[in-house]
Amino acid sequence: MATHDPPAPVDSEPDTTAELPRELAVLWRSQAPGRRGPRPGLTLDRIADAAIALADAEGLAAVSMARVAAALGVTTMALYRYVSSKDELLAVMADVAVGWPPPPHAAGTEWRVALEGWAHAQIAALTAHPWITRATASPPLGPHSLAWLEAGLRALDDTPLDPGTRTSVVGALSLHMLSEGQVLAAIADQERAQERTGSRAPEHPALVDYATLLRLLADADDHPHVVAAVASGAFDDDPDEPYDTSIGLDLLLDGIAALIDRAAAQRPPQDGRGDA
Amino acid sequence: MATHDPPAPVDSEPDTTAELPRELAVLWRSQAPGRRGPRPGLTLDRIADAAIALADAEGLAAVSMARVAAALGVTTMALYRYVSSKDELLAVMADVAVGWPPPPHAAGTEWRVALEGWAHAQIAALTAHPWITRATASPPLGPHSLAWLEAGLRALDDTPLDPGTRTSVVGALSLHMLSEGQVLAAIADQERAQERTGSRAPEHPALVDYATLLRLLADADDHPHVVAAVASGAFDDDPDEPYDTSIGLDLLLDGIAALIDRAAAQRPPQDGRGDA
DNA sequence: CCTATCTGTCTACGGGGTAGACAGAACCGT
DNA sequence: ACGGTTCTGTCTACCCCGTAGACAGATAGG
Repeated sequence: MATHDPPAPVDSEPDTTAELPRELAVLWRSQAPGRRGPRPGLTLDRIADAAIALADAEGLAAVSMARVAAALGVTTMALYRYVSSKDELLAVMADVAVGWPPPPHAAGTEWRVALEGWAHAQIAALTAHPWITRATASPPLGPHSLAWLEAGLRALDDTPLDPGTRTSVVGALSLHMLSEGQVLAAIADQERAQERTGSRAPEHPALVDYATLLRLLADADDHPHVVAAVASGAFDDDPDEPYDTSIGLDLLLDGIAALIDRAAAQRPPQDGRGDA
Repeated sequence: MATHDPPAPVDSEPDTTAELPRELAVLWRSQAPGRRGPRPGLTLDRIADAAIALADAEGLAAVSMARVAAALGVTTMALYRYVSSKDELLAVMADVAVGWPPPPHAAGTEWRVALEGWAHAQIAALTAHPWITRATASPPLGPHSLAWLEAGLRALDDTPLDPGTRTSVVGALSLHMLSEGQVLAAIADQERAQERTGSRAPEHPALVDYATLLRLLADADDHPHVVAAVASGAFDDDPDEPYDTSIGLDLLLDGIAALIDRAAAQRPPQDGRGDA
């Protein structure tokens, strides 16, 4: 399921592992290798894969410790030998499912091309596993997530932005992608529900499309602008087109371009990257 | 809890109510007024208020049908006379908690001022109830949410954008605010957890700050850009400052400005608003 | 070989969402 | 005024979920 090349096996940093909080130690698969008891029958990754398959097929709500364990042919409690809580499993799932970022662009690639590619790759990952955005509440700190952060910062290499601003820019973009993912998750849920209640019966509440509902709810006195927008067809989305994700991203990129222009004007262009 | 003036009582549209799907009928409080049995002891709004209070105090996870019912002095099942499922209660909670948008700016206000005010008001609402972003998965269709949509579209009144683009812009901004709200919710959760495990003991996993963890995890070989960013202090946020929300919003607004400039160049400025 | 250690299992607990049956209150038409 | 209808709140019961704790067996170190 990994999208691209992992940066390194795992154990290249020897001293840090000792001080890692437990939850992160699991995420990074750092364990003392010499052990005593019977050999473990499972792997954290096998568990994560099973859970991911379940979430992909039936949504995150279907992921319970019992069902994941059943899919692996073990007891529910067996999972707790690998994961200390369900939240921890969700964190591992999310990190594994995002996969690795695409390989970096060649040096000298324009920032906008690089950043756009990075964003689209992230959206692709979230499209493949829409539940990711709901799986974890804490800031992403797994190996895959960290690789994405690295890739995002790298895309801004040749810009005149200072490190703090670069971080903010990548953060804002990530946040945006996260909410796009949430929309994708909502759509996936809706499709699943639609499937369950017979293929095309819109008798179920939230399955009617937005435009229809707005036409019912918005009246011209209280919501003239909404009515006008609906009338102009602004809410009628093509059922063929999966979901137009580009608008918000384009706005952000335009904003970043403006930011870069301002920074370039203030700090005259140097040839290389500025240090410290 | 309502922030500002509601647009109208409720029952100004007579015919639509009949065709509303059940879930929305509850959101819009449309019921046949002539009834037969004993007078209801509760109100949907009283239930929503109790649930909101619970969520504000202890987080969305603490909201269970049982606890909400207990807070109101009734049995769990009594709530199901007003709401057909917990999801429906969550939808009502979310809509009530966002409240009404601020009153519209005077006509002729610059779009950026109006939109920025709108956005900040929305962030304020989400700051007051950070769990809102987690409460509902479906697109917002309650009376309050619709009022926010109306207000957002109104802010773009004097721009040369066509209706479809305006809708997209408002959607992108709403989405952005939604993810900001998610960050706020994560912070709130973290603070609650911190409170629970003794005020300032960072023994708990995810409570250590991001910069410290990144310093542990990112090594210079695999993540040079992350290491550089951490070294430059880009991740050290002031513990005093609550959360700097402006960056992403500014980027979006700059992007919108660029979009408007382009539209104005293409369609020369008219004095009034263009119709149809 | 003994013993410490680790694995998977079993049992059990509290809590969650919600279906169904029921008693009583309030209103309707007569 | 009255019987029937309809709606309310309660009670009971069911199944699922996350997880603590005790236990049997496997494994490797001394």
